[in-house]
Amino acid sequence: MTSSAAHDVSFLRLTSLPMLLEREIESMILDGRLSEGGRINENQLAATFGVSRGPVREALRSLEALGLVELLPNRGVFIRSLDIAQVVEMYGVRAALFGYAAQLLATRAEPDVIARLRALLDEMGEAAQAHDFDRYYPLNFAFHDFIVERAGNGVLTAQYRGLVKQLRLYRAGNLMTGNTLELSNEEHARIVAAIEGRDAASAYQTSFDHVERGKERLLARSASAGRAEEQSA
Amino acid sequence: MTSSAAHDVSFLRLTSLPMLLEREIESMILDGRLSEGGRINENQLAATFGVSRGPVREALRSLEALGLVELLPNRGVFIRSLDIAQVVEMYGVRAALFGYAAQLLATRAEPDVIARLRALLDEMGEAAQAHDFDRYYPLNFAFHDFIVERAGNGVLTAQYRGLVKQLRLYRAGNLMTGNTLELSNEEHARIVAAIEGRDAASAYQTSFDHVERGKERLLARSASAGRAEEQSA
DNA sequence: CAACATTAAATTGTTGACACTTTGAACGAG
DNA sequence: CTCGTTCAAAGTGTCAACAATTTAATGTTG
Repeated sequence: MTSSAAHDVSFLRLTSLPMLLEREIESMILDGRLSEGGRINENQLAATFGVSRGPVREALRSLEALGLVELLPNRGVFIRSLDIAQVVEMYGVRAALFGYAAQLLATRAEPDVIARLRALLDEMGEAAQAHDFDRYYPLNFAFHDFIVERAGNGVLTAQYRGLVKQLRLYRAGNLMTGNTLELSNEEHARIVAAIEGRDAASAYQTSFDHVERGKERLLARSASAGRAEEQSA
Repeated sequence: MTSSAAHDVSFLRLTSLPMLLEREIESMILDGRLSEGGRINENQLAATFGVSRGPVREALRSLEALGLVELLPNRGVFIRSLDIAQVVEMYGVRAALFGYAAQLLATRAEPDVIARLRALLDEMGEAAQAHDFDRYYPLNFAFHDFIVERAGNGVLTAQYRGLVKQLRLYRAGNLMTGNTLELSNEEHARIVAAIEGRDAASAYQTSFDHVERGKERLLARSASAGRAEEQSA
């Protein structure tokens, strides 16, 4: 064998067919490329990838544990569909995790972190003023993810991202209307201020509240949508 | 579409061979019945259960996603081994989740919940005074799990329990020494008081701190153990 | 005898076949 | 026409065999 010594590098295969399939199927689900009624057909899936069903089934088991699909014995695999109650619960947990991330970050708050947060804040501000949701959305995502990532807790990052991933299953439009963008970014500003001020308690609270308010907005929209549905029925 | 109706009976098979194997292998891992160097042999496992390797592999994929085993392509499956740094991260996330649970519970705080918490508190008090760790431990577990369960957020409960399950991989003795039990139970008392007083903020803080203090104790023990190891080397 | 190449054994990876269950369409009785 | 039964088609569940890779054991050379 070739080099090793210092850092036993592991040129070893880093991926495998089931892992590859898992990633691919996951993106098919999240991109909505697969939701023909929510059912996933093993044969068909295996055929499109040109592999046998074994590795596909293994990938689906992983996706089940990640909360992206549901496995009903003898019935098949279904893309998990979230009802509003579950989404609300997820938002709560996400609020707690995000709050904790901000709290941790506040105890460090290195200059480059602050700078990056301020930059994102400014960009979001511009997008918000322009009511440009398509520009705001990825910045908003980056802002949250950056705080979590830089909190420096890998377990936290994994849990948070897993939750956000599951949340993507809930397609009801994340559309914020009009000045909601500006309100949202004001909350961001408070978060950054708390982190910059090394105020851990405030960082937690403002961040927690920020996600909770997102939940409220979602609930409000869901309620009115529910009423509309009832009327049309 | 997913069910609704009053009770969509589902006499449908609720379990499957891979799910069964998953549960069984999981308990084998957590009970330490399987750790011959951390390696898991598919053939051997399949033979002991009298099944083929297919279902076993599927079960192992699930366990990987749950964070109980590691899958190295072409190398095999290994029982996940946690280093102290990972455990510390997990404690942090657990603190955040547990704090959130207490916070939620404080906003409800129904009489039967308070009664149950007080009962557990008393029992733990007795066990603590008697320095009876074997009696204290399951009560302590029940106390925490009860708070999480009754917080009424299923996603939170699942995440919390998943984390606690992973934490069991870290065998370094959860032995609390001497009066640590009494100190721990004083913290429990503060938590119950906050919940009973419907003080959500205090419930969060006391609960978060309680788990964090557990982390500190762990770290302290780990540090001294590290020194001992160094000396003996 | 230490380090390297070679080869055999063990283990994982993938497949195609077959058994079992569910689904739904055709059929027949009331 | 509705309800229940029967039967074929489709899909999932499991297996055993084979391919590919890793691991170890053996032999070889400087």
